[in-house]
Amino acid sequence: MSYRISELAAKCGVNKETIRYYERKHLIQEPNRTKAGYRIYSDDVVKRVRFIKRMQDLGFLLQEVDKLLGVVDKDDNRCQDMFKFVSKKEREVQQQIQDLKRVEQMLNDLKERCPDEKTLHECPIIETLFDE
Amino acid sequence: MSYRISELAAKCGVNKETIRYYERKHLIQEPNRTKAGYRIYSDDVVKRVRFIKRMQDLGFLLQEVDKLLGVVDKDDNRCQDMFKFVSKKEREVQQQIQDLKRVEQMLNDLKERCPDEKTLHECPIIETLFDE
DNA sequence: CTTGACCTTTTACTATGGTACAGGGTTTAT
DNA sequence: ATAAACCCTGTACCATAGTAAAAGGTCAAG
Repeated sequence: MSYRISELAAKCGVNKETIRYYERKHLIQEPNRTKAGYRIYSDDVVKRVRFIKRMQDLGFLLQEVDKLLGVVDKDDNRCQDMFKFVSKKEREVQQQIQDLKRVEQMLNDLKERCPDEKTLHECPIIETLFDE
Repeated sequence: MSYRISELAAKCGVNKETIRYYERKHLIQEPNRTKAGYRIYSDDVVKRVRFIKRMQDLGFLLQEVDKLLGVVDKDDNRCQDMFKFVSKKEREVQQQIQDLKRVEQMLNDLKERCPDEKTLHECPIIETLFDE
């Protein structure tokens, strides 16, 4: 099957401007064109764009997704130092998880301080955080 | 003690442009000025800016930090729906923790696939993610 | 054969969170 | 008294990740 840009965008749940944006950023290759210059895409590109979105939703920057796509594209350049890249990202993710657990605890405490389940005008937790 | 903008910035570990940026965004009040128009700050503002940075580092947007500061400022408007706000943020944080745990697992698997602890040219994990 | 829906490029704009610079004024130290 | 170091405002710029609009080309249906 082959698709025009709007069909591709719809199949991937993104805006068609986003497709062109990914092309500009070299996350997807320049597609073939019809005689009139219309972009045409294959199912491979559907998979690729969905992968980009999925990785991005999981907290990867587009430049990081690009690095991962190096494996898919079997590109020597982007595969360079993959172990280092993955290790660094892993440490960041572990730190983030720790931070978020603290935040979760804080938010839970905060909720319990809301007397009427609506507003909250003073809170020793925020005040403690505020006063160091 | 009172501080000029550079001293405040240094005490809080931020750029002085960041202080002016926070002022523009109403995260800190317009400060008093010297006769010459220089901003002067109290220790309260040191605490406030440090709080902003700390919350931000934990993953809060400045607009979310502003909401939390409503409690510190005892501001009826920003304290409105605090329970709802905190609950929503808590759910987001819980979801993020789940996502990040998946990513951590993925990255760990990925590392183990790097044959020489340097590069990685093919990987069933990425391929599985890529193929849905 | 015209209308509407689609496509093209280029450029500008959005939000978030800053940073930098230009062109001034002030304060401090020598 | 003059230079360095600081301050001011305003504007422009950076990255990230898009979104929108302008001005035009293409294509299918009625």
